[in-house]
Amino acid sequence: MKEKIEAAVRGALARLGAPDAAFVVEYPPAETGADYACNAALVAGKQLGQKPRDVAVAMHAALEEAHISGVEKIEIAGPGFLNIFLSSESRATAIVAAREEGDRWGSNDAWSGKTIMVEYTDPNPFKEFHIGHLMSNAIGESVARLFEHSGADVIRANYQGDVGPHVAKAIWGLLQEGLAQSTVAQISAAYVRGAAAYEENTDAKREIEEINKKVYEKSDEKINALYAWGREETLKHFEDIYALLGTSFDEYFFESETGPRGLEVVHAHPELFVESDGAIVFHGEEHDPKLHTRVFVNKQGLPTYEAKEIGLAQMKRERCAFDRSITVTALEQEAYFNVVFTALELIYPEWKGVFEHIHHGMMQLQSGKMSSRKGNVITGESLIGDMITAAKEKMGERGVANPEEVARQIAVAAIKFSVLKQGAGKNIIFDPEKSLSLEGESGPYIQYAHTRCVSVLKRAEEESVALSAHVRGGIAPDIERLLPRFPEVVERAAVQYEPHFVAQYLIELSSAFNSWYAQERILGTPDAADKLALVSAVRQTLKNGLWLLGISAPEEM
RNA sequence: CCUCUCGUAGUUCAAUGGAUAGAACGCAAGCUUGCGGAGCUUGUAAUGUAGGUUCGAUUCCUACCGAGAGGACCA
Repeated sequence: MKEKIEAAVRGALARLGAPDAAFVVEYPPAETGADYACNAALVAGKQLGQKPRDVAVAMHAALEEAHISGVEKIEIAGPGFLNIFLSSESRATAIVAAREEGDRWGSNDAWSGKTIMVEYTDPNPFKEFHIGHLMSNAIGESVARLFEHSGADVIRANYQGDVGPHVAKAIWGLLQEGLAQSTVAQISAAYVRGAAAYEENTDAKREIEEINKKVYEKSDEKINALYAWGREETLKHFEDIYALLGTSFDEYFFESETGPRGLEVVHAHPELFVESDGAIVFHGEEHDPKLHTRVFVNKQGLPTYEAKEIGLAQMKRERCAFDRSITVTALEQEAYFNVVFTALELIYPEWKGVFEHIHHGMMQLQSGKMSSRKGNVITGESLIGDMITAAKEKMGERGVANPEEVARQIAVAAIKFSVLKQGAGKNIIFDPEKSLSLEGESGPYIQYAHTRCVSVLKRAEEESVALSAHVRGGIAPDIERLLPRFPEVVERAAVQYEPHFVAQYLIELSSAFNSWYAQERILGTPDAADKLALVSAVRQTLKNGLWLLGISAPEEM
């Protein structure tokens, strides 16, 4: 529809003598009641040296004459906007489409034929799964689904740091305590102790560096055993969390594998990676003044995160065929990725543009920054646990069929939505108190609207009230205007890697539905069949939209 | 000191260079003879400062003020 209008506007502009005016077809303010708006007259007015309002009048006449099918009328508004109103029949096509296309409703072909690897979550064994990982998971999973709904084949990848100083610190802590078999919580506590000792105590620092080297070399049996056990234990724990969140990865990569690969590549390119103060570095600023020097191999000859990333890129390429690889991590790593990807493209010029990085903001507490040393880190599982408790309390004794499962779905919805409703890349101020609230602009609000739809439709079925097959529009204009936008919103979100466009849309749709629902009786009215068709379309749109956010749509809650 | 990101109601977020800057939370006042009140209706209140570009700036440019992140052996 949007394309059709754009084509007609282009035609009208050509006739008026401004064929290359850069206009847009957009959504007008809700109060106008229009479906689309176009600013062409304002843009062309400048080129033609005429008043925008006069150009609008001329365009209006030209467009009326062109007879765009599905358009009922066009109005001139404000400084010269053309407000375009669709006919009721045209709006109703979305109602039919939502029902016919079912779970495919809203899909598009923006990434058709492409294979995209999305790497996200990326927690580190021996450390806690904290809420930053929840952010990465929520965004990564949603982006992956947006790609899938846009025709791409998606490979979900997870890159876990199973070697490096953090592991050595945890093992040092475990050795101090003599803990051979401990819980996941004790392992991460051991990491915190090790991290503190590393800072404060030079002997401990030396010991930890020794352990780090031994882990890489696998030269000490006692450490090997402790390492193998701790690694497996934490990875198992992570799998439980992935299941809870609804993520299932296709490929796993580990730093213990990428490290050696990265070392090889770095050593094979002495023209890029040079010795400096005992380490091997890459002088980023020599290639771009915005970049800086980073260490790829440290004094001990061990690969750093940088060299590992090069190894990771190589392994991804070997294992999978893809057109694009997108890594979702925190904002603080942006400068690091810029340097590493520059080095990567110098080594493999043919990979230019293949590797991309999306950064999400930092999760901050109202009281300040979270830090494991300060002990004010909120772990992913404790947050999920608290949310589940809150959800159960809210559910009360409603007699929901599977309360445990539904409470989990509500909890995950609340957490993911709070991350996805705002633009990626912005920091999130996390208020533990407020986040437990399930009211207002939230995931559960949308789920609730969905359950209402399901509930009405169920009731209709019991009473044998059929849905209209041939839908008449004009029942609920506010809702009918929103429905046709869904595919366009999805495509925009998929192209820009911005799940929040979908989230904002769902809020708008749920809100329009709730308003209508509150003042309109559905069953037992003359046009119940048409209303039910509309409800069914809303239900499908909410369900698909929630799916795109990685959130499930329970039938009751 | 340098680089990047960001400053919108009391708070947390929206707004492809466009129309009267839109929500939620909070606060105030209402809504059950109805298919789910996790809801609905009404009210309250905002673009850091100073310039510039533009028919039009929250959006683009410059300076300043303020916040966050990064800047060599962590990830």
